[in-house]
Amino acid sequence: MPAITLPDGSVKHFEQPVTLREVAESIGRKLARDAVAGRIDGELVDLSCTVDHDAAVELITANDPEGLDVIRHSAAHLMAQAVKQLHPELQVTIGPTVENGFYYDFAGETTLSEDELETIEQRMSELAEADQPIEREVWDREAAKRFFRERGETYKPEIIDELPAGETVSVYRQGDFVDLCRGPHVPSTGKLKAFKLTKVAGAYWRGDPSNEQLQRLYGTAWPDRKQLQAYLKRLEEAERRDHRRLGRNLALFHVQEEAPGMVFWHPRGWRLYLEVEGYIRELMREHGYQEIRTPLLVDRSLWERSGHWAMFSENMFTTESESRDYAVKPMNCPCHVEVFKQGLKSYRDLPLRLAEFGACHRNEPSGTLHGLMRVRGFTQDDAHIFCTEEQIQQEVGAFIDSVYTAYRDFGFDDIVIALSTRPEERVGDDAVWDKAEAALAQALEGHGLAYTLQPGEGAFYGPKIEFSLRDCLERVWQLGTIQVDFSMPGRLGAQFVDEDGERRTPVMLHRAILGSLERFIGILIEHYGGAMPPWLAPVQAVVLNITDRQADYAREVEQALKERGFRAEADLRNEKIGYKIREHTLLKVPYMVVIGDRELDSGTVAVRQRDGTDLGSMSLEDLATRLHGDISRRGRNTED
RNA sequence: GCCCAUAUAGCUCAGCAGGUAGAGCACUUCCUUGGUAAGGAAGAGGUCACCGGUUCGAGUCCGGUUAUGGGCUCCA
Repeated sequence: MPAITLPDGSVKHFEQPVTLREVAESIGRKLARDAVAGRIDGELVDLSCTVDHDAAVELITANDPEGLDVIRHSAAHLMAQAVKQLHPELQVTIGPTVENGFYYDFAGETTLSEDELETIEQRMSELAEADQPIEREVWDREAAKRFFRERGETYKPEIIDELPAGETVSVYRQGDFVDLCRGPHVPSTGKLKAFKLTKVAGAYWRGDPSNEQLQRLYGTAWPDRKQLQAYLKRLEEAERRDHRRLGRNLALFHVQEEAPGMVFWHPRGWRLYLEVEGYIRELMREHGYQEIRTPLLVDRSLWERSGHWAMFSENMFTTESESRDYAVKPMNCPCHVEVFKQGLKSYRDLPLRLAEFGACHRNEPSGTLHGLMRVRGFTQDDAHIFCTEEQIQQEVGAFIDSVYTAYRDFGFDDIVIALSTRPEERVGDDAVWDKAEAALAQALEGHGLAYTLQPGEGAFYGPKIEFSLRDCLERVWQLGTIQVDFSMPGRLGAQFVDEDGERRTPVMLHRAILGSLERFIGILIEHYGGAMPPWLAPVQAVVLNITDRQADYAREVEQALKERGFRAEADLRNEKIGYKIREHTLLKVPYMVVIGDRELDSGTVAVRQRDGTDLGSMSLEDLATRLHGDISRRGRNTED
């Protein structure tokens, strides 16, 4: 006689044990139709699950986050069923859900190509159309292993073997397809109405490159067609904003075969780069950093002393001269320690903040390169703070301020923070770790910032905070970081003299706000879809004459804007005004300044924005005031 | 680095059952001097990524290399 408590607090009494489906039906027809799974006392289960005791019950539809997950998981099974029907020789392995969709990994000789996705999808649609029931069965472990082995499946028994001893072995059956799975799943394949297969990829069994390579099919699934379409639209939007495409179309940069993973910046792109760098340079100066410059090429011995050679030499570019081995620097910290070591330092010198736009090279695996986002040659907005343990918290606090200032100025308001604490393998006493972790946490809390804790994710040399931001497409990018380092100053022999005249080793804080300038600019380009706010736009205003008669005046206007410090150009070509406007609109120039006879006669300018807004005629001074306003606002929407 | 795919004019792409390459835009020249997203005409432009093989003949088929794309792994 179960009494069932629903999320709204109401209680329903039943004469006998009931399934969740029956509970749903007792509430309403629509819920009975939309429910895909449920919870009994918090545990996620199938709709077919029976309640025989007093319990809290919750019904889940595809529009709940958990329900969407169930849909995607079931879609993965549906795909596996379709693939097994088309290719019985392939073995199934695992098929979980991922952000926005799902995948399933298959093992076997037959190669699945992109062309086949449509066929598989078609088969999935037929199976969904057939509305086969999906039924859960609990099996004996050995029987389950035998069953899969007899079907020629070797991966499933392996998974069963690794299930904890107490764990029940459940399988889900839909028509001819039986898969080992914890569930829950939708009650029948007809619940799957909106899915699409998106790509084929390689993957390793258990993600380990020493294991066999599997074929992975990715798909996406949604509660209804409309949401699927919206998702596909988002993908298109992301493609439209792709920084590689925009980089070419807006003449910002290029990459070519002879320098894989390294960027050729064009005049317009370099203008943008210099603005970003200049902004950070000024911010660092305001925060008491001193900028330095250290060698790109450093003798191997320094990397051996710093420990990088032992750990990361595979990723370092090397060269040789006069019987000496050199490495192109993959990071700046050892060089900064060497600068610190020059001249005896006093506690009065601390904290000492050394900053560098450090040009680094790392020989990343070829398969990982991606436009500006993942490169081999990049520039870090790097700095190292040499300080005492007592100074950590204050320095971290000041750094947090600079991070927020910078991200907001660049137009990002949604910032995500993670604190990573001591890993298993580490250097330094626990007491020191206690102090450092507490300093980081208190700095964050002192700023009233929420953060997620990542226990064990810190570096071996110290805990760290990572700052990520969410762009206009909701994608998260990890950018800034501040890491405490108990190891390197000591390794490289950095010291200072304390109040008692004793030599002590300073703590070093590694920190970057943007990380890699290249990558950050890639993110900026995508965030703004190439339409950079005026303070960053390579060209802020372009002066367009209507006929040759106004050419001289147009040049004067261009010159006047330049003299006021704006990045202006004149386009005096013998083309119609509509044509010029189209071109510069596509180049995303913020302001188009049109000069015709009217403007020439009245000494004004006609201003149009790249979004098509016609601001009408105004004086040059009004235009300058407007530009100044835009530029001082940077990427912020409101004054704050 | 691994798996799958791709590589044709500056860009976007077509070409195909193997017979020596095509469009639009961009570019150059000429005409046009035209008020807010493409005026007209003519012209130039390609060792079809690179190396090798099959073939009488390869952009087209096969193998390799490099790069790129999507994933995987990695990311001090």
